[in-house]
Amino acid sequence: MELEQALPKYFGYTTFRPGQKEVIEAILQEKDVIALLPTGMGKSLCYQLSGYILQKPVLIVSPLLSLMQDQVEELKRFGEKRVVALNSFLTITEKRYALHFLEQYRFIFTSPEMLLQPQVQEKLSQIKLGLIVVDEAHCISQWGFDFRPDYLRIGQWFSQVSRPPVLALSATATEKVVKDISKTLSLNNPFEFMYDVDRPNIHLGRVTFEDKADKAQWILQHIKKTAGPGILYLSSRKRAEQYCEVLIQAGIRTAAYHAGYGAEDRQFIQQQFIDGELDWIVATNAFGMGINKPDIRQIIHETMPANVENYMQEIGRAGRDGQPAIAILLYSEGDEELAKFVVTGDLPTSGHVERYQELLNQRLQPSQMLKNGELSETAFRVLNFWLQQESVEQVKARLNQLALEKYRAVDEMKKINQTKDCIRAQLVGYFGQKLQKKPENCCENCGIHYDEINKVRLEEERKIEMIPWESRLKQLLMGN
DNA sequence: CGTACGGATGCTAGCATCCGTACGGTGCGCTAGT
Repeated sequence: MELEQALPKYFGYTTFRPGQKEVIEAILQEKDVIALLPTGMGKSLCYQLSGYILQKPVLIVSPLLSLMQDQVEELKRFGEKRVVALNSFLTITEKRYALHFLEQYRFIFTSPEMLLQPQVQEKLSQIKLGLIVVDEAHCISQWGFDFRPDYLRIGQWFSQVSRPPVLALSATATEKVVKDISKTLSLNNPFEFMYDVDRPNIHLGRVTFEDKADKAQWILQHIKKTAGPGILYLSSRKRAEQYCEVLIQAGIRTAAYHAGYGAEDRQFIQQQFIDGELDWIVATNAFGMGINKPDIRQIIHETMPANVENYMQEIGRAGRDGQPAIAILLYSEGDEELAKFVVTGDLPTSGHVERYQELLNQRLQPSQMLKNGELSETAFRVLNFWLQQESVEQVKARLNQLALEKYRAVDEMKKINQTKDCIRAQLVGYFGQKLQKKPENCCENCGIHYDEINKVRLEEERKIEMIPWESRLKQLLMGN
């Protein structure tokens, strides 16, 4: 079937968005594909349409349970019932059922961890998949090496089995991350589609403080007098909670969000924000992946993220509706030190590597290092992964190298923040692209008119004024 | 690695300095114990 006929048949659209056609054509020619498309540009259509044309199950590896649930719901809303999220939300019975009938699903979502379970692997070896999708594929590079090693194991599995084409999807990846993806997934000369990383409607602000203490004042004043919805990113859970409290006292509808809260609370807060019941989310980097709220107007970073990729991901959540939005990066001297500590703080040390191996040599359980608090859960798993395949010396060298790379990444972030040239050009350059066109409201160094944002806010307020009285009354009665 | 904060000390009554301590992100799946 021709692609142009398939699109209206399955989705009702008449034209493709940039990249979709190229990506799907490559998949249908059984090529591996790495596609960098901005969120909201119809990434999921690439594998959905391919699945329908191929008439075979599509396996989607997703980093977050909540993301899987969202996508499953979306497909079901769309009328597709042959969808399953194979993850720990399922009871034993449900899981057994899903596995037994796995080939009858059209779209199978799962996590790297679940994918590697022997029973899942065994079932997958018996069925014929049409396509494997690795969603948010930058996670391989960002998390695989020191946080979720199972991201590297799926690559090892790919290289051992005969498999259908693999489609790796991401919104932001540097040349190095693309290389990491291609290498760890053992992709075979992949077709690469790169969309512009620049987001011209997001103005790039920067404010530098001599005195750290002035930051808090600035943030409070700024949020009071400008428009939400917005996300304020902090680099610690505690500070997120503190800022949240201050903003609530100032009468701003705010909630804090970090990984210390339970899944239900997090779900609830996220939903309130999406529904417009909260204006600001004060969060660690736990917040954001999979958030599809079109009208986020501001992203403020109280301290710089640990790398430029994270920065791009985080500011990229603003202005998905195409309306003006602003990202402001605050800086005071020494901010990079906290970032450096945080990204390397949980890496196993040389001492840990030696002790782990020593316990193995003595035929003792290395997990005792977990129980006595010597190692964190994460560090333990990372050590376990690397020592399975490399010598003590190699692992030590690898971990040192990893720490150095992480330091370098922080320095790159600082460099872009401190540049005297166009911040946007630097940012785009970091992703190996050249800035095509400077928007009118570009960045701090080119000059920004901050009041653009307030214009949007005024229009929003006017819209609220125009809600007819019946629905206002209903809102009041419903307690909204 | 750097900062914030509390308490003790030091030299002369309230304030400066010093020292020790605590704190710092991201998620999956599974299990034991409430």
